[in-house]
Amino acid sequence: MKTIFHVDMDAFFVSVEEIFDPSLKGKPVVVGGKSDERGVVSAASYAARKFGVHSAMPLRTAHKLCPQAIFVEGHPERYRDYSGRVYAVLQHFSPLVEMASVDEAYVDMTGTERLLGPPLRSAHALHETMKAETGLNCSVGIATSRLVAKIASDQAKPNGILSVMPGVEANFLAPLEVRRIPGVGKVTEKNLHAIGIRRIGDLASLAESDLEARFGKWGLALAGKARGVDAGGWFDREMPDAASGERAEPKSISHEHTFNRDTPDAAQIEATLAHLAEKVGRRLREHGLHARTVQLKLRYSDFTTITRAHSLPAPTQIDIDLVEHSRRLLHANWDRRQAVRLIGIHASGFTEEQGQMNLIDDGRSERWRQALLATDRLRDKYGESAVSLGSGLRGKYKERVQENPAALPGKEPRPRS
DNA sequence: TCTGGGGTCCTAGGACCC
DNA sequence: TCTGGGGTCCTAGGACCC
Repeated sequence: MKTIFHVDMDAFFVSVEEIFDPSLKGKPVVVGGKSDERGVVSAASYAARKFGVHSAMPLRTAHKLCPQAIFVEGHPERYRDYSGRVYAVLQHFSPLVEMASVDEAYVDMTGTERLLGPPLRSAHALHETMKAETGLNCSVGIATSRLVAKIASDQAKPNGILSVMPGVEANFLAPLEVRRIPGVGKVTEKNLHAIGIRRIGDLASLAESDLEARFGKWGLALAGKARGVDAGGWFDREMPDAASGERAEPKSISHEHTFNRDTPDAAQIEATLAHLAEKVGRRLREHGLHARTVQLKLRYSDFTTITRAHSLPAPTQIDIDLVEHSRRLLHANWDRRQAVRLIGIHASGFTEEQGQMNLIDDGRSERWRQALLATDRLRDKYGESAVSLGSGLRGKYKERVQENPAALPGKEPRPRS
């Protein structure tokens, strides 16, 4: 029998912002951007939630619901930093820790009783240590499986601890709404409501075969989750060993941008696309990965969204390849009668080696690769805007240079092609 | 109210191969 | 030409999570 903790930080982004600006404490705070911008709420303080503000809500809506709220930009570096501190605290309690995202983790506490006492006691110690070491509140769910521990921490919020004793899982789950099951979102919830199922207990009382008939494979998985088991599912995995378990390589890398105003301007769209492609290329090189498939994403004013993919003969990690292929996809698929709201580029189908075409093209690709690694280092040093591919963002590039001449290294280290 | 950005996983049809 | 069947790759779209 296992003992699993699910540790979930309370209003994580807001709490981190409060550390940097204590005057925010206790006030309605919205993290995500300005109140009149396009965008959605990343996190809301509990004071703001009282007005009905919640994450994923449009910023403008949040402003209408709570005009006195303080709107702040998000700071991903700060959250990564604090996520690392959270991880360090958790490792004091068990070597088996898996960060499931920036603000939540599973901790396998099986066999720690002799050292740390019974689960509830160690959970209290964890809770206190977390506050002392990071200044942040968390909630802890305790159960014999990840799935139930996760649902328990959700019920424990804010700033609480909830233990589901072995054997009572079904009783704990039965009265909860189906939406509390991880993986059940808006659509599944609606489909379940349509057949009269509102609570997890309703779901558990249905025959598995019935659910399978209605929802296929997903229905079968749901039947299990309703009983607190997740055989073969995401929650069913072993905890990675901290000593051996380095982070898994990503399966895809993407960047996208929503324009502040929808645009019909090809030059602006292309410049943005080039910029996004450079960011993708840079991250590919950071990971030492080469992508075989490039995918373009377009969203029009009416929110209709298309994706168009192309698989390359040889994998690449080079900006010009990404720029060129995504540009081709754009021109082949953009319906110019419609203004563009969002443009994005997505790389996948990773290999660790470069493709054969690159190996035999006379060293040209290798020179490009080396040059790009050099510009990556310059960007590390002088900032993202210091160096840019000639094809994109000319205007913006000049602006930045004028703003901050010190940010520009003597010469743009761009190879001629 | 007008709807971000970064991911993962799944489905489903068609091409192609044996 | 009465037309199986499995496996794999590619593409498009969508649900869901934080």
